[in-house]
Order: sequence, then structure tokens, then C-alpha cells
Amino acid sequence: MSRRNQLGDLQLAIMRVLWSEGEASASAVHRALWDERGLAPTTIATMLRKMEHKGVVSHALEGRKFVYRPETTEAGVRRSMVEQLAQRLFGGDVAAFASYLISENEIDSAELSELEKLVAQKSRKEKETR
Amino acid sequence: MSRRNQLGDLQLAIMRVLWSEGEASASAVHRALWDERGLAPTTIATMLRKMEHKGVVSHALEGRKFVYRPETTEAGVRRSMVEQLAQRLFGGDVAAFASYLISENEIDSAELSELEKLVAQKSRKEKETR
DNA sequence: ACTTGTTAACTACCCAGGTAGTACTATCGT
DNA sequence: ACGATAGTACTACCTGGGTAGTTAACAAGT
Repeated sequence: MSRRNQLGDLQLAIMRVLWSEGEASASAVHRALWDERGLAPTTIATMLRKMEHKGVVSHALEGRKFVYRPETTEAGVRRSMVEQLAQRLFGGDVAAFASYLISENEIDSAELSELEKLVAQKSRKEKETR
Repeated sequence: MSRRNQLGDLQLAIMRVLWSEGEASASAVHRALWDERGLAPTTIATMLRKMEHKGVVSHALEGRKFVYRPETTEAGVRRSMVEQLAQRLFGGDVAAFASYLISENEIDSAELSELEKLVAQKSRKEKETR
């Protein structure tokens, strides 16, 4: 649902800062992303304004500077974005998607056993509720 | 790798036609997508030109009409697009991605056993090669 | 030869992500 | 009181996806 939660790369980076800080001013976000991206402060500020217009963040006046807060959760964004890709590539078939991920990628054995456990667990639960 | 393989929605739809037909003229693609999208023929033609510029299709003159051929495979596109999302959302951690897909979505029990089998198989292979 | 229909080229928009310069304003240190 | 600094607003530009109208070329029917 909602194309509102479809975020670009920079937008995600910004959201990650906001999610981890809870809230942050434009300059704080800028500082947080400086090492990784080296963008101009105005770029961050502009992006934040665009994101507010889109509804994924909101701002409040605190003292004399803006403080931005996330208006969407990481889980929600993940959900929407994964869902969209699942739709586009696998016609919404999540199992096919998972199966693809597992068979077409390197996964070390520790992680494989984790996955095995997870699937087994879910499988068990599935049977209980029926 | 390659942002060339990042396709939009319409582009994917067009590629799907080309992949399944092997090759097709602009109007053939238009006909194939008419029911599902109802777009103007020029829209398809324009998109095909843009896609050629991008390098994902090529055209050849056949008689007096263009015939477009895919220059990228479905597997390649899937790979790139999944990889990009994995990067964006899970820092490239495929196992985390798979784990997310499985735990956060409805998957019926038949598919769960399939997954179980798949993981077990891969796990076994992993051990053999070490 | 003239009209008609198909196809391709060109051009134009809109939208959103991304990037940033410039201008304005308010605050702070001296 | 004044200049430096910080922070925001406005504007602009590029790219790429998506959508389509207009025009030009040409083939074919009558």
C-alpha cells in the first residue's frame, strides 16, 4: 500500500538517521551523513522539505530551528518496498521471492541453519492454527 | 551492479513481452499490453526508444518496421533489482532479507515445506564443499 | 496519381529524486 | 550596534520514468 512509503536512496539514509535519533534538525542530519555522502547542507534541507511534502516526516519549531520527526516507521517502509518489488518481479508471490533469494545467493551455513529453524517454526505454527 | 538493469513498471511489462516473444515490433508490444494498460501506441514506442538508449533492448529493421529484441535477461534484471533492494534495506544481507520475507508474510504450508526442503538441501551442499 | 493508413521521429509535459546556489533572517559574540 | 554565523526559503537544474500529440515518411488500395 501507499506509494508514500517508496523512498529513494538519500531519503532512506535520512530516515535512518531520524529513526535512530528519534528526531533531528536538518543540520544534525547533515552532520550524520557527512562522512558517508558529503552532500551540501542545502541538499539535505531541500530533501527534508520534499519529504515533508510527501508526508514521511514532519517538522516542529524548537527554539529557532526546525526539528524533523519521522512520520513513518522503518517496518512500514520495508513492508511497502518489499511488497512493491515482490509485486513487480514475482507477481506478489512471496514464497517465490524467498525461494529465489535462497537459491540464487550465497548464504553461509550458520545463516542457513537459522533459516531452517525459522521455516520449521513457522511451519509448525501454521499447522497448529488449522 | 549496473543501474542499466533497474527497470520501471512499464519497462518491465514491455520486457516481459519481449522475453516471452523473443522479439516484437512496437505495435505488437502495444497490442500485447493493451488490455492490461490501455496506453497510446506512441507511449510504447517512446518507451522502447528510451529503453534502447539505455541499452536494454535493440532494434533491427525488418521489412519496413522495427523489431525490438531484449538485450538483457530476465534473470539479470531480477538479480540487479533484488540486489539493489537488499542493499538499500538490509545492507546487502541476503539472509536477513530472506528471513524477513519469511517471518513477516503469509506463506501457506505447502510452500513452507518447499522452502524447508530448499534450505535443507542448500545446507547440505554447503557442508559437502567444505 | 491521390487518399488513407501504418509506422517512426520529434517534441513536449508532468512528476519525483537528487543536488546545490543564492537570498533572506535571526541570533550571537564582541 | 554590527558583523559573522547558522538556519530556512526559494529557485534552478539534471536525470529518468511515464504519457502522449504532432508530424513526416512511405506503402498500399482504388
